[in-house]
Amino acid sequence: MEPVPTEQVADFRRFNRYFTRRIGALNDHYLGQDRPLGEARLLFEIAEHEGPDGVSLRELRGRLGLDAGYLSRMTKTLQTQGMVRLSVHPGDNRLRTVRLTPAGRVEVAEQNRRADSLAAGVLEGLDTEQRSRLTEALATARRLLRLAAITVEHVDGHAPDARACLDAYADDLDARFPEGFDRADLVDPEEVSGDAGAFFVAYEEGRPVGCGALRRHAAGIGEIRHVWVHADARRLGLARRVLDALEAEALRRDWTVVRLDTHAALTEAQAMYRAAGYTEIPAYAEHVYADHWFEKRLSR
Amino acid sequence: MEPVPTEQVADFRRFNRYFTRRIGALNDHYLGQDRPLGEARLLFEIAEHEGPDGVSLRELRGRLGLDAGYLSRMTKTLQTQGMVRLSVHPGDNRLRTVRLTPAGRVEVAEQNRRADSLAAGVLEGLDTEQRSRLTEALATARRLLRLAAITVEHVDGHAPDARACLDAYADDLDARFPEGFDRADLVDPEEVSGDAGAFFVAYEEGRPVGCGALRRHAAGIGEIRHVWVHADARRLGLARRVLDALEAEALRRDWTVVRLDTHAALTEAQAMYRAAGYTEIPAYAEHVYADHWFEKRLSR
DNA sequence: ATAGTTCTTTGACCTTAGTCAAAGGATGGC
DNA sequence: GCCATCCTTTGACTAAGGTCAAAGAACTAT
Repeated sequence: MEPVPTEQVADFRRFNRYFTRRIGALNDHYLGQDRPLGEARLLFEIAEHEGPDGVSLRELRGRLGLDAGYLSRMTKTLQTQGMVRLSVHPGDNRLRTVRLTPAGRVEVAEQNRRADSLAAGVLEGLDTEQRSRLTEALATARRLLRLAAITVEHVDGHAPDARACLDAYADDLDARFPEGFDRADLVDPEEVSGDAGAFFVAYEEGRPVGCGALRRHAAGIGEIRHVWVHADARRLGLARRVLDALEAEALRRDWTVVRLDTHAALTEAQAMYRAAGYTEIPAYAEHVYADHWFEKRLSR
Repeated sequence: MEPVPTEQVADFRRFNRYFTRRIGALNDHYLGQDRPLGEARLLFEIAEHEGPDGVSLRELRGRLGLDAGYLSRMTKTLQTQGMVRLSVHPGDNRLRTVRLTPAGRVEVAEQNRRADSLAAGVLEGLDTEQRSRLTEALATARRLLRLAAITVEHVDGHAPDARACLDAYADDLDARFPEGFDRADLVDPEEVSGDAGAFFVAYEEGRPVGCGALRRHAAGIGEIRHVWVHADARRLGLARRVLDALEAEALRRDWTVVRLDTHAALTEAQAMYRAAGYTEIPAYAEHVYADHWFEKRLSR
């Protein structure tokens, strides 16, 4: 991997410093007005992640990276203040789940209102056009920072994460294809494990957010299948990253050509393949969901 | 002032949250590895701001917003660790100045190295083109955030900040004009105070970073002079903001036309005036440094 | 059924961060 | 020379943030 130019590192650090000093400090200050920062953050995290059954202490502990004892005490003080209610987890009596009380919800709403007005206070200094340029620049930056944090990893075709991605992929296709999608069309774990092929999962902060499969098609030819990106992670350029990983893997195996097919409904995917250097070819196989076939010759 | 759309507020907060969680946390973590965060920040601030005589505790106290006692104790621990040396301020025996020892410099360099490699680690996830898009987006965002934080304030023509700006302005022009610049050409404080005119200073975090003057030229006509922006605050769109303030002030006085002249060397200024709706007119007065004359009709 | 693991609670403890007030030396204005 | 002010140091104190280990209840694998 080529080293990052020091100029870009310096620019990035310059922004980090400016932003954390201006906005980070401001954030902590508003959060810490009524209660300790830790408690405020905890309350906020509960509000953010509670489901119908609340949220388990275990999950909170993982998300916030807190000590079990510390968390236990903090939730207790929130409980005595009437902000949250603790109960045992329905499925597992070792776990406790915590959920907001109406009073807690009021407090979180108040916190949000304050954070909104602080953010608005910052933006007020700009006119409409400048504000939309800022919004756009921040959106671009966030997309790229997210992409930078995503890793694409080689996993076994049987891995639970791999199957979970394929499940989500099948659900997506079932919703998009007019004729629906039959899970029987998914690759078998064996086809994408060991010598037969490979499976890649993209992780963002530990969560699988995309995948792609490669399987042997003929001598020196690989087939790419099931390139998928979670709805929350689209428009980041992640599919391209997955594709790169698949192509690199094909080359590693001396498969110098890769092929793939795609459904007529997936127009963005087709555009992406073309942009990635794939050219359309005649059908190389019968396949129920295939309308277009592509091929790319790989080189090191 | 029109309210900020809630969508933009939400976008802004989304970025804030993502960024502080990803980068802010990372920052604090690396800083706090060898020593308490407060001490690390102090050491960093000393390194950043020490001049040939070091930096006074008073200045550090102001910059970091620390309690005097707290700061005193922290510098003492840094001293016993051999990171800094304390001495009395040469000009004022009440003040102490602190400066880094060679060991302190080594530690700061080490901190910087770590911060650099963390930043590089983030950027490594992107290719060259994506990195430069990120750098550009962050630069844009920083410029706009800085602009949003700058306020343009009406001050008396005699105010020290006003005169300080004009001094800096004169130095700039002296360097830029082939023929140099004579301070006698600056407006007198009386010309830009009270009924005769007005003076505006732009402040960024309490520091004057720009100015502009308005003085009565003829009945219903104002003249704008000395629009200046500090070198550190250029390319933010600040001159335009100063100009807006001056025009609003002219309108408040029912001066419906404003004029100004400018030197041939100041090409960016001329472009800015044209973009702001000024049109070039014949010379309206003899003036030693003037090569171009502009006018704008104001309306509410 | 048992052994090992997971999760939470509790007690004990520590560092960091920060505040407040008193005191003393130094300075500036008059 | 005097007084108010400025700056730093010191002592006393507090809250927040966090760690560690023991213990007990509940679950899982075998």
